Amino acid sequence: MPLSANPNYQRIYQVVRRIPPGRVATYGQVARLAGLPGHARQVGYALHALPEGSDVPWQRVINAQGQLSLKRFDGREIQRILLEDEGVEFGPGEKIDLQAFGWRPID
DNA sequence: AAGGTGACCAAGG
DNA sequence: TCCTTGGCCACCT
Repeated sequence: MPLSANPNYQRIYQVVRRIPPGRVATYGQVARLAGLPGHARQVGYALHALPEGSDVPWQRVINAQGQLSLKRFDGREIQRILLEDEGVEFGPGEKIDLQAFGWRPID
């Protein structure tokens, strides 16, 4: 049984699928919306366990400081390209303005 | 099976 | 603004 089949992970994926293109959400925010408040780290695990080519827009999840949290440099590069292609802009310090690009699930 | 690790976070200095 | 600390807890040795 793949880790990505974990019920909690599935709930997390469902939330991430609702983030529209060109917007981003934080790990903590996704955890809250998935009914797992305070479990931001688990969101990171869930995305890490994602199989290649899934329909989950993992690139739209960033940390609460507005920065990319992937450890590997090449992973961050890929995420940055994907987000820029959607219109998300990076400011000084490789930071995304959450006021401008943060997802507000009021839609 | 006990201890380390990490795609986190909020608060302080 | 940048760095450290403590809390967090599932996952992996």
